[in-house]
This record gives sequence, C-alpha cells and structure tokens, in this order.
Amino acid sequence: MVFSMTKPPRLSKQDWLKAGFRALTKHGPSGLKAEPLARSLGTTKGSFYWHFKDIGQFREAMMAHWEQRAYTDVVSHLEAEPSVPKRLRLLGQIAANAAWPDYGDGPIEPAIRAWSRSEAMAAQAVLRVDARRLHYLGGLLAEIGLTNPDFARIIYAGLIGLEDLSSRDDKPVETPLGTLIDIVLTLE
Amino acid sequence: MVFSMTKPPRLSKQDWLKAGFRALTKHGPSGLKAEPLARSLGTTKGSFYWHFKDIGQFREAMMAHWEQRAYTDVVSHLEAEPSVPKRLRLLGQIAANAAWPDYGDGPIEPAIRAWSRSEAMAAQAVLRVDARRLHYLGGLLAEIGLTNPDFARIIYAGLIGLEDLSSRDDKPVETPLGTLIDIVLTLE
DNA sequence: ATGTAACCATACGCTGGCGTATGGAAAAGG
DNA sequence: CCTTTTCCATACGCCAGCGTATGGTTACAT
Repeated sequence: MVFSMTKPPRLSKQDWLKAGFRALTKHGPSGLKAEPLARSLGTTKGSFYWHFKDIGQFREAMMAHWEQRAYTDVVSHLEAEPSVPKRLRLLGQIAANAAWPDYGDGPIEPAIRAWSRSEAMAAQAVLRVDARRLHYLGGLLAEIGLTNPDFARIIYAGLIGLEDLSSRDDKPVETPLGTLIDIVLTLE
Repeated sequence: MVFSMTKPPRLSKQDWLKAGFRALTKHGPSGLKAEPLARSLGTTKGSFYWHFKDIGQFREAMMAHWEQRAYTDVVSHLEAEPSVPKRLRLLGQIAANAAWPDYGDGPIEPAIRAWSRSEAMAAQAVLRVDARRLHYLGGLLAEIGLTNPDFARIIYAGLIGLEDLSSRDDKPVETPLGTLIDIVLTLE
C-alpha cells in the first residue's frame, strides 16, 4: 500500500536543482549524488540522467543558477533606494534574510561557500561573486566619502561570518550586522 | 625504479592526523578516506586500520585534536599581555596567522568550518569552540567598558569572514582585521 | 485516435572505498 | 640471539554510487 504523498508525476530541471540545494544545505556536498537525490524526490535516477548528462553537469547547473541570482537578484532590489546609507542598511536586511524561498530550509550561502572548498569550479564561482559584491560595496562606500578599501571587506566579511555563526547558534544575523554597518557609517 | 623520497619506515598516529588535515584543506571532507590518505603517505590502509578503528574514529580524533588546540593554544599565548587593547590586537595577529605549522599548506579553520557542515559531530565541536571564544572575547571587551554583546560577535564574525576571503583571493587577514579592531576600540 | 516526443523505471557492469583477516617484517627488550 | 610487541602489506567480500541501455509510460499535437 503506497502512501498517497502528493507525487508530481513529472519533474523539471528546476525541481532537481531545488532538491540539490536542499541536499547541499542538509548534508553538504556529499549529498549531491544522483541516486540519493532521486530517492528524496520519490523517483529514480533514470529521470536524473535524462535531465542532466552527468553529476558534473548537474553541479555546474547549480552553481550557474546560484551565481546568477547571487549578485543580480540582490542588487536589483536596491535600485529603488537612492540614499546610500539607507541602501547600505537595506543591503544588510536583504543579505540577512538571504534564505531563498523554498530552495531549502536554511540559508544556502554558507553551504555554497563550504561546498566551494572541495570543488574548484565552485570556488571560481564564489570568487567571481565575491569580487563583484566587494566592488559594488566599495563603490557604495566611496559615494559617502569612505575611501578606505578595508571597509567594504570588513562589512562583507562580517556578513559572511555572521551568516556562518547564525547557521550554527540560530541567533539573528541582522542585529549585529546592523550594528556593524552603523559603526562604519559613523566614521563619516 | 622507485623514487627514493624519504620514506619514514613507520608512521605514528600524529602522522596520520597531519595527513588528514592536509587532505582536508586540499580536497575537503571527501579527502578523509583511508585508502587515499594511505597513498598520500606512501603506505597502505593496513597501517591506517591499525592506528584507528575506523574512519569515524579517525575523524573524531582529528576534531578532538583541533578542538583542544583551537582555544587553549591561542588563549595561552595571550596570558603574558596585560593591556586589554594590546591583547585584542595581539589576538588579531595570532588569529590571522592561524595556519598550523606543517599541518597543511593553507589555513585550516575555514576547512574545518566547511567540514562541520556535513558532519554533525564536527558541527558540535565548532559550536563549542565558537562559544568559548565568544565568551572570552566578550569578557575582554567588557573589561574596557564595551558591554554591547554584539561587539564580540562582530569581531569574531569578521575574523571568520576575513579568513574565508583570504583563503580565496590571497589578500591578508591582518590588515582589515586590525582596522576592525581599532574601529571597535575607538568606541571608547 | 494515433504517432511522436518527452519523461521515467529497471537492470547491468564497473569502480572506489570500507572493514576484516591473516601473515610477514621490523623494532624493542630480555 | 630469540621472543614479544608493534607495525604494515595483501587479499578478500561487501556496498554505494556511477553511467548506459533499453523498454515502458505519459503527454501532446495533429
């Protein structure tokens, strides 16, 4: 007697990617395997290998998907706000709640960064994203007269570390991140 | 014709742990396997399974080794310095150069933290170490009148993030970390 | 309704790592 | 020296995941 759990008869590429991110946050990179993923979706690897050539291509698709959203998705949300200080704080808010809706239970960035330590291709993607974000942040700070190049790095590093800590002890990212941004802003 | 690479005839538990940390930083958690480690040491897994019951115990030994040094080793270096601000800056120095001598090429903390995302036992160890470090740091800041509990978290998160970034783009940890500490210290 | 393309299940051989068992070499001690 | 302990090599059976092949379903268009 089979359980009648809503079983979508057919799966899309997106469904597989979503399952990939969920597995990544839950089990780490070692969760990115065809058969376990198939089981988590209630199907078999026959489906997987129809949508993707092999595991490598699947992982590349995941990273490509993340890399695209990681920068554009966030920055586009800020275009509306003209005031730079307010924009910085808004950036903090967005980054703090960066858990992609229903792409997993927890935040994915720490999982991605962890993954990138065991796979060169993921490392390169993270490197590119970091560079773009740092460049953007640096420009933002320069607009309000903060030219010390360390500042962008400090804020971004703070975000990374706070996300890491939060994902472990469940304390919020937003509060200390807001404090940090305020501290830097009061440097004039 | 075999290469005459200095081949220590017999290996100690420590040798295996060192190889473990090297593999962890180089390949990630997936490098922590008996046979590949044996190959990297020019021996066979017969040796591995003599020193360790199984892979799980080996990994636990690695984490135990790290957990012990991670806190005690660092804090004991500070006992000499009585001035709290100086001690903070010294802490920054030590943490920045936290690459353990010859336990691997790069810094191990990011690798450990990444590892801890795929293994519950490692996650708990990191959680304990973070708690102790944060507590220590909080006490240090309290001594100079900085009671905002966010500050310790900000500094520690900054360190974590800076180590992560550094391990990717090879820029130093120390400079921005020093700046961050100075900024917090000037808050009175 | 029927044909075509999209999608999935199953079975197969293969590889890599696991842990055990057993015998042998190499130090250490007497 | 000879024994005992320590350490390592090899061979074995096992299992999980890989990628392929092949046939079966389901959707969709005509």
